[in-house]
Amino acid sequence: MKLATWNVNSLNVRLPHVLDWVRDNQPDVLCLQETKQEDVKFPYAELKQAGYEAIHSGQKTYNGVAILTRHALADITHGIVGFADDQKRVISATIQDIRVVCAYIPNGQAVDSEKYNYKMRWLEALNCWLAEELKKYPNLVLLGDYNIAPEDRDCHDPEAWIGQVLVSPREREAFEKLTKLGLHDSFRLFEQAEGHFSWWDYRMAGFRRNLGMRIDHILISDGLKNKATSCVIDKAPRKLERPSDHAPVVLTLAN
DNA sequence: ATGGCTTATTGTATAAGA
Repeated sequence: MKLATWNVNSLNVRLPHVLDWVRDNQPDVLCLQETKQEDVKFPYAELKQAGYEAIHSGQKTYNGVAILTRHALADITHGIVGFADDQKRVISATIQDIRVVCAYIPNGQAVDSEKYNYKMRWLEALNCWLAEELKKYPNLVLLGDYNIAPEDRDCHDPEAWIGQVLVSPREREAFEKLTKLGLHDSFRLFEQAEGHFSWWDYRMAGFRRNLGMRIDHILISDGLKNKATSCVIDKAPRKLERPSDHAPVVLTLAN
């Protein structure tokens, strides 16, 4: 079972990259963030042609999340239960025996800004909701753009980033609180070195110079931890013409 | 040097992302 997450920064622009990537990688599940389109514009037909069923929760211009899968989808839910939110940032479904939660966590813009406060409230609501979900679904995976680099080794220049969003202590505490629910950062079950990133700024030749951050993650519950055989970041799509600024993260589970 | 790039908007400059 191969599950992946990818912030595509506009599915309208990136659909050709997504179609090429699923053809070449054949994931069982692919979660997308920042589709930036309304549901009526979502390319269900093109994805079906490629062998993927899809569910989408989108809006114009901002946000938007989708789950693509080669298998059947059941028990679809939108958003965080119990948290009123106009922004389309969460979609979930059960695929085979796994509860898949696709999330686009707010960026936060600047520490202590209104958007940062929204991010912190949002993370608290996510935590409370997932604590309940884990009781119902012991096999749960939370994939998405977390907009948090959990540790200094996930940031290309920790000194320069002190005091900024993505690395602030409160954000990192919120991430750690998710892990304390029994959700494990699958990438760190394997790779321990610094310098592995999932996002690089379009500016300053960020990708070429590897000035990145590891902010896209796949957290897996205790029930799935022992089944994980690999988790890697696929930098190949970031090298394409007109790429997303994020790269896909790919988890493989033993059957 | 707080910019640099990319996306969307009934645009022609602005907001947002990270």
